Amino acid sequence: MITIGLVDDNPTLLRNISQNLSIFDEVEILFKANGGFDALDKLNNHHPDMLLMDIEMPEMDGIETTRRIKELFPSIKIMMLSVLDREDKIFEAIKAGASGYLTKDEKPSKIVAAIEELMEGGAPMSPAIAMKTLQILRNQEIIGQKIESYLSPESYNLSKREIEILEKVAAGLTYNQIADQLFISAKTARKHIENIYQKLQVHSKLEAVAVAQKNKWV
Amino acid sequence: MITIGLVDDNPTLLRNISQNLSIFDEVEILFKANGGFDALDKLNNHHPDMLLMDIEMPEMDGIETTRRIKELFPSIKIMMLSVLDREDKIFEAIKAGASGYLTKDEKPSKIVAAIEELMEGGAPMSPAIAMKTLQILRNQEIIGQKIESYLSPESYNLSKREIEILEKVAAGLTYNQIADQLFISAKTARKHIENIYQKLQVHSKLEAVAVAQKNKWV
DNA sequence: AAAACAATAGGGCATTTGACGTATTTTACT
DNA sequence: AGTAAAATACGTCAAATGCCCTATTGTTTT
Repeated sequence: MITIGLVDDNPTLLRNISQNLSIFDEVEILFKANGGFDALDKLNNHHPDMLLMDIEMPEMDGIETTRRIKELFPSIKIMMLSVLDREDKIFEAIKAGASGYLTKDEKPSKIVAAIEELMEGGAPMSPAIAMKTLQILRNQEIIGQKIESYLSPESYNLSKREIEILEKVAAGLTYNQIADQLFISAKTARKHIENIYQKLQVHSKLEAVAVAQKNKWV
Repeated sequence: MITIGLVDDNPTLLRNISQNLSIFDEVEILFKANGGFDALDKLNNHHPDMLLMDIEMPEMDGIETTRRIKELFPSIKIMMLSVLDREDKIFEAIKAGASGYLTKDEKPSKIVAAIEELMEGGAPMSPAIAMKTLQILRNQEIIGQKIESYLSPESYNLSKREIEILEKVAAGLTYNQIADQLFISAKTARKHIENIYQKLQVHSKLEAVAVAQKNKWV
């Protein structure tokens, strides 16, 4: 028997989900919370195995609620429910500590199956969500690439100060702004940048920054 | 009816899976390939909707096979099968273009369900695999910062041409070089860039490129 | 001690860039 | 058919940039 807490700002949906799940004896609903603050409050007296959490909530949304709950009760698993499937929300939810992510239109039997999968250490996701997750991963080719292929600033014989200057350049600062921030004269800043160009074999700020970025110095 | 190609180096497992799936009429096995090279060969004559691909294969492994097949036939969906669930393999598989990832001990009915989910645009994964995927994502916090703020060039009201120009700027080209490449006058290129600055609320090439990069337009 | 390098600072000059105009032609949409 | 938006082009000016040069001071290496 898996004990569950429901968190949603919409009383109607709350009752709805509750009813849908009540016919399954694999799960028991411990409490229904009206929004994030109520959830945090209810968790002082109840200790469910997991939570079904709506993402879109006023005041404190599901992501923030998840973050706080995970901090206080790390062992409670959280499954996000959402009508939307915005990419950034998915990622945010994962970062906040959610272990599952379903769209609200899933059939009750599916939801129960997902609940069980989650309690067994899985990460149930609606098909569309799972795909989005993969897409996010696929876009992060950086991770998969070899760090070996990156060159260190030292391999270009850049001095400490020059690296510092280059960072400012990459931040989009002008000579004068760099000079101000590093307490040197604009002429000196320019000189440094000239030397950097020499070492990197480039001829403009843009190209210098491009080299820095390619090698992941910034 | 979903048509399938099986790719495995082990003839016994090949027959096994084939038999397990044959009792379902949702799927039809078009061919069985003995390893990656055989799969590439068979794809010249058969065109299945998707492939079930073993990861661990001698000569050419499932990842490399997937990469090559995806290059030649991007529309064919590929589900990886593996006895292992090594994190790096998962990521490699995703990067290579796999859309699903199952462990071999799944029940035939689960496999068929996964096949259907995959053809409907989902990304079926065994629970443990899904969890690993989330973990990988969760570890890439760098990405997190960027993902939350993705905006489309259109949301800045950038026109097609302006996006094109911005790409050239990001490539480090000067006004004159951009003008040459796009067969317009340098004056026009400058005007476009001026307009881009307005729309992006920036005041230099460097800043403009920074915005473009933050939003992953380049 | 000498040599090499890093960091600092400046002079001068040609080019590029950014910001402000105006104006014509094409394209798109109603 | 008429209007709005986009793409095209030009002019001007001040500021920023890229590139040449020299020079002083301190640190490190040989």
